[in-house]
Amino acid sequence: MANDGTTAATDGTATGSGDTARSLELLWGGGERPSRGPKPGLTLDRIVTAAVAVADAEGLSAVSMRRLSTELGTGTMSLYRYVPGKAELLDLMLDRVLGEPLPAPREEAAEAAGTDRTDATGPGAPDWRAAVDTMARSYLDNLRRHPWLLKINQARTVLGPSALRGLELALGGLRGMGLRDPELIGVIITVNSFVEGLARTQADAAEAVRQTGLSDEEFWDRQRPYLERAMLSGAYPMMATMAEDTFSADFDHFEFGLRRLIAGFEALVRERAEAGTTA
Amino acid sequence: MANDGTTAATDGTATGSGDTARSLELLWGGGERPSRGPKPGLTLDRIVTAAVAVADAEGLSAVSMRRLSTELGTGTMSLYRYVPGKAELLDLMLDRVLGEPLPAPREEAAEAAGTDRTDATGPGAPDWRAAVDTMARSYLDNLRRHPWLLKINQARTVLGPSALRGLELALGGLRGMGLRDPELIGVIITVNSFVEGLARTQADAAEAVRQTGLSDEEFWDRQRPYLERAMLSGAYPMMATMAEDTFSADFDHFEFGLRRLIAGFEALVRERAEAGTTA
DNA sequence: CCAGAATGGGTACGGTGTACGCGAAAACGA
DNA sequence: TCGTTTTCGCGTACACCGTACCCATTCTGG
Repeated sequence: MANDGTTAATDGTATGSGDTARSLELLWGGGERPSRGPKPGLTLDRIVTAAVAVADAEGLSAVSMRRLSTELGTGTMSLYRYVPGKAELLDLMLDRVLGEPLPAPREEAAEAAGTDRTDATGPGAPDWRAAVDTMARSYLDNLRRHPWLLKINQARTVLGPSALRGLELALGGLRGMGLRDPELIGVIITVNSFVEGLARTQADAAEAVRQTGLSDEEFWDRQRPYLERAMLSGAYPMMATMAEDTFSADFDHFEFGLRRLIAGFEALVRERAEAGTTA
Repeated sequence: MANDGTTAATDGTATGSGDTARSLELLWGGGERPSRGPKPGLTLDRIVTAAVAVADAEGLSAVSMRRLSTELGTGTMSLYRYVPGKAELLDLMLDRVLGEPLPAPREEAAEAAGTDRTDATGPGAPDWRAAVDTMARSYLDNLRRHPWLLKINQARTVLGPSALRGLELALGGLRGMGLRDPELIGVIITVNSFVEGLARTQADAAEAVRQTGLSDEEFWDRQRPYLERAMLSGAYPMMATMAEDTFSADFDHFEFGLRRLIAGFEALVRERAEAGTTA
């Protein structure tokens, strides 16, 4: 069994209030190079790129300042000429990855959502169901490509350039729903939360397999005696009578949940449309 | 700005395959005390309790073996007589917190979900909408009480005693939906993923506030000039025309998403019921 | 009574982020 | 042209972390 510890940085006054301004400058690239002094031998870009590469290949735990410095062939402390601290570097990694080009949207999603169309924009407009579907799929793809995203505090980069672009894109696809602005944000938050939670579960499982060296089957086998004893104890009557295929990997929980979410939005959109025609 | 680093443990062969058995024993409390040797001065229970207390009060980053040992008045290495490593301690913390008593269910949730009832079990049965509502609320409560839960790898404790009990409880409330077993699991996973993702966003925001020392307003103020410049750039036309109250805190995204989810389930349940009567 | 087992815990090692300070490099003012 | 000033690279040092190893102490079964 393996549960990765998470250890914070200095945690005290190190990441004070003064860093916010610097971090924003880094995010938006506002810094002009000063004319005095020697030319810098590194770029912020190179550092962030290296960090993302290491994280992708070996996980976020492999991303340390010392590791990055050897990767870049410099001294460790040189990195601090470009980044105030590791926390800010993580922010930059996040924005970098959020800015990656999205895969092409899939169009068959619209009809898979089922039932009749009651859009505010008429039949010719781009379908919001496809937009929701694409949004969920591309976010899940991103999280699968970069599982370490799930371990990074996303609170403060919501307003970075890449995140803004993503939000803009998402809102564009949702226009046809005919909902109020805060509700549109609600749609996005709901879908993203769902995808994130699901991806986390999957990433945790993958990490556990990697760290313990046990495959899923081996782990279940190891677990089985305890489970069987628990079932026989009578304390779990509901679970004891579950069908064999209940926990089968054939069932796609992402697909299931996404369909339910879209159906839930559909209900609201129709409700609004009906209220609109009667009023 | 502050992004907490996450640093892994030894990460190599330390958490090998042999620990799984030991961890399961600890989870299910199978160990008999050997009669030889001195009596242990500590309990696994006391260690876990102390760890949870520290995590609740100061965050998971404050939970270190040294800190726990001083908290318990023992030597640091003594802890390793009770727990194979920190990873397993985290597993135990997880199961401990999952086993906490749930708050009383709220009953008004059933009608808030709206529309007509088409249950397979008739009108007298406990309503699954209330069950879903309660499930989501109690999980969110738990995550708010113990935000560090979001940083712990949940993959391997899914089958601990407390988690099993929770699953059993959830399944009981969902019986009336008339869905297949894998679909019931799908409902649970979908709701939990949504809640977890949402809680994570909130917890991240809270942690960012705590670590930077800036309030939300201060942070937004600091951010504003960059945002305004971005809006004026014309690169974000959709966002630029958003209503003032779009990002207001008055809008409850949890409530919104949960209603949508329940409505989505409702659609499936009705669909099945109709297919059942025509067949 | 004492051999054998189990507990408590000190020391030490290799990892982490980063504060501090110094030498070298580059451009500006005189 | 020559200080002067600013910036860059980065070596050293410190406080933390998890935990391997080892030994003295404490207890019990034979």
